[in-house]
Order: sequence, then structure tokens, then C-alpha cells
Amino acid sequence: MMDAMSSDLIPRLWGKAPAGRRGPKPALSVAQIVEAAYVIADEQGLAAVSMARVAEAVGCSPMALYRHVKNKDELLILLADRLCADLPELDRDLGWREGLAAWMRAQVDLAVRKPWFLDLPLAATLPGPNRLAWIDLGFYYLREVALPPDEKLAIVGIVAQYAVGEARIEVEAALSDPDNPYASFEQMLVTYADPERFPNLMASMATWRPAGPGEELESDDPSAFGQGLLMAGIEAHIERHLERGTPK
Amino acid sequence: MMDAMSSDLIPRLWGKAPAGRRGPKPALSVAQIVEAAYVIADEQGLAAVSMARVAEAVGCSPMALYRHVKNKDELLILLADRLCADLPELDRDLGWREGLAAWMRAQVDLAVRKPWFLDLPLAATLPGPNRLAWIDLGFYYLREVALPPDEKLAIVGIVAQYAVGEARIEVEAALSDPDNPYASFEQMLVTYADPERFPNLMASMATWRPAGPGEELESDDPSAFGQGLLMAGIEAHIERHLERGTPK
DNA sequence: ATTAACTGTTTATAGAATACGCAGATGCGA
DNA sequence: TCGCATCTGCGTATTCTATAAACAGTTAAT
Repeated sequence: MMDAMSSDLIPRLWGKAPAGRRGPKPALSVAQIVEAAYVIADEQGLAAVSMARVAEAVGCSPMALYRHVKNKDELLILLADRLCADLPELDRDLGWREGLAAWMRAQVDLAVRKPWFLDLPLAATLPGPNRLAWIDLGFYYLREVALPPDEKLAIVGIVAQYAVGEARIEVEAALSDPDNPYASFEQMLVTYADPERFPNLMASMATWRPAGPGEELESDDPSAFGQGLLMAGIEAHIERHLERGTPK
Repeated sequence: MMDAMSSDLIPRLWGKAPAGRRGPKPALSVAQIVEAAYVIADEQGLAAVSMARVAEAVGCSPMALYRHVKNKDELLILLADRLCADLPELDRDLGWREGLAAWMRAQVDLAVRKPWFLDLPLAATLPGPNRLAWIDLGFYYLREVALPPDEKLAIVGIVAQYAVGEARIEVEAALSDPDNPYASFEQMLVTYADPERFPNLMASMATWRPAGPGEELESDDPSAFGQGLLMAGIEAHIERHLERGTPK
């Protein structure tokens, strides 16, 4: 189902054309097409990215695109990797904890800046070069952490996954009441939720005390909580690993 | 952009029709429509869920659906909540750690069973009744944990978000080589990845030793690693909270 | 009885992805 | 240099898609 995978996807991701000999030199390139899609998504949202509009942007007929891209799904995969090129440079003088936190935060910021990223079908396809470079940066911050590579990969994946969720929350929050993002949630609870149907939730929520005017939030970064949770988990794992792992 | 939110979405999620007085009694119901969409998605994938096909399934004209549902986006939101009704009952005699782990695992299993769930546009909309009941179960397992409700909500959200990522990985793994899901990743690295461009990743991967035949995986649950990481993080947070929180 | 409100239908429109076949360009082998 | 295989881009056409708009029948309030 939904198999956008073609045997040429990965080469295309890496910009390796089969280098055909014969035939006219292509006037179009995959990079050009992806870039046009990127601009359209940026200006008008992902829904505006249609083959016809992309073709118009690069100045060719819609069907010409199919010579360079298997189908629209594949174009979107390429687009997702293109977006990863927008991830920023980060301070290299950070420990794994601060480094990974900044690494995570940068992903959230990117998604907030380009919310159409969240509309992309995020299949767990193989990463393209840009995304892989970002993963490499994650490994950089973990370079002095003594863990096997598959565990590092898992950690990096978990942190990135958390970034997606956090980005969703922040994007939605930006669209709703900036004062209290939980307002609608609470409103929904009191309006519809039967306390007998959701006893545990309601019982806990009953103790909820909205932050008074005197006390401020401990951090202005809404991802601070989850960030701390993840880093604490990683740290605990490292320590556990050191204990019973190879001591030398 | 992409604002599927209508003022009637939430009432519809909760099955509260405005109870119009006049006019003929509706032959269709929202539940009926959503159920039809559910069956189609289940049998033919989410891409097969079109207004026309849903209409055919319930035996009405396509446009009749729009009397009960604002548009297709809204139908998909309702569908997502409907899917949450398939989440299983869980053992109530578990501590927060095992309970939350089982709670997480159940979500992964559901997504693996119904992979079209991952194709749904997972906006961070307000949860419907079924999803809220699931959240309530998460709060059940956290009932004896002394944390404020907003932190519990954040924890539950983080764990659920992890479940989505894990489900993506497992679904994709099921479609690829069952022996070694990392095979294509490694293959991609050696084929395309320039060591100078991804030095940290490559350096770490160089130490990669695939699990030999003698040693088995510690767990047959591929989510065990992330699970442990999350639970350790939560535990650390609880302890930190107890230390400086109100002791009584 | 009148009327307002509500339901489902019919028709129509605009846009989507993409299969198929053609015309011209290009470079390889002869 | 002459074919010829191969490749690019284009034009056409098909099939689906969501959904706007107007309409006809049905019910309950007045």
C-alpha cells in the first residue's frame, strides 16, 4: 500500500542520474523540479504543490516532470529531504546533552517556520543526503558517548520523533489562543467529558491550578519539559550501559 | 492553511447533533458514515476512502455526506477517533512503568494492525471521546504518581508520539527484509554516503557489529529500547519532582 | 394551512494525477 | 556519414477527485 518506492528513488535522492548517453541533454533537472516545489509549498502551502503548478514554475509541461520523477509521492519524498537542507549550523562546542537539545530544538523551529513540513507524508523512508547530514550532526554530539551505533541511531530517531510531535503542538498553539493553549482542551472537557467516563483524567485535572500571575513559567521554551525528560532517559541509559558494559 | 476546523467538529466528534426540530428524520448518521469509511480504509487502504465510495457504501449520493460532515478533512478526523475505539483493554494491575509501557505498546500494535492509521493527517486536534478514553487510561496508570496534571498530559503525549514513530519503523520493517531491517540503511551508506560528508556517522557505524548467531536480542520487542529510555526519563523526572516539590 | 427548516439528490465545475504515443534531438556503432 | 537506439519533452485524453449550487420532498412549529 502506498508504495512510492521505486528502484530509482535512492539514486535520485543522492543526485546520481544514471548518466544516460544518448538523447538530448535534459533541460530539466531533478534539483530544479524539487526546488520549484519547495518554493510553491513555502509560499502557498503543500496543498498548492501540484504537478501542473510545479511544471508551470519550471516552465515545462506537466508530463515532462515524469521523466525525472516517478510520481508525485516521490517528488514529496525528495521535497522532504530538500527541506532538511534548511536546518541551521549549530554550536559545535556543546556537550551531548546541550548539543542534542539544540539539535532537537532546531528541528522544531524549522517545522514551525515551515509548517507545511507537517503536512508531508512522513514515511520512514531512507534518509536522503540532507537528512543524513543532520543525523550525522546528532552523532557528532554523541561522539564521546560510549554506545553502540544502533543505539545512537535509535536515540537520534527518538529525539527527532519527539521534535515532530512538539512541532505539531507548537504550530497548533500558534493558531489558537496565544494566552492559554490549554483553554480549548479544558473547555472541551467541561463541556463534553463525562466524569464517569474519564474518571482518572478528570480527577487529575481537578487539581489543576493555572499558573498565577505571580509565577512565571520556568522556561519560555515549551519543549523544555519533554527535552528534560528525554535527556534524563538517555543519561540513565548511558549510565546503565557503562555499569555492565565493557569497563575499558 | 488546511483549516479543517469547523465550529461543529467538536460536537460531531462527541455525537451531539444540534437536534434540529424540523425536517425529515435523517436516514444517515455521522456514525454510519464514519463506520463505512473505516471499513473501506481497512479493506483497501486510506487512499480508497473517497467521498464517492463512502457514499456508495452507506447507500446514498456523494453529496448527502456533506449534510453530516463538513468536508473530507473532517471525516478523516472523525475516522481517526473511531480508530481509537479499537484500542484494547489492558491489565489494570500494573504499576505506572509497566502500565505505561503496555499502553504505549498497544498503540504501536494497533498501528501495525491498521497501517493506514499512519497515512491519516495527524493534526494535533482536540481528541475525541475514544482517544480521550485512551488518554484517561494513561492517567490511570499515572494515578499514584505525584505530578501535576499538565505534566502528566505532556508525558502521555510524549509516549504516544513515540508510539507513532515506532509504529512507522515497524510497519516499514514489515515491508522490507525481515531478517535485517537495517540492511538497506547500511547498503545505502556504503553505496552513496561519502565518509567525508558524514564523518561522525561513519565513524560510529564502523564499530557496528551485527548480532552474531550466538547472541540473541535481549528482547523480541523492538520498542524495548525506546521504551526503557522513556520510562527512565519519566522516573528521573518524578524523582526530581519529589525532591524539591511539596513534600507532604 | 402556511411556512421555515431540514434532508437527500441532481447537476455541474474545476482540478487532480497520470497512461499513452509522438516528434525531435542526440550520440554510438557501423 | 548513415542509420538507429535512446532519450527528452509535449499534447492529448482518461479517470478521479472534492465540492458548489439549486432543487424537491418531508417534517414540525406557528
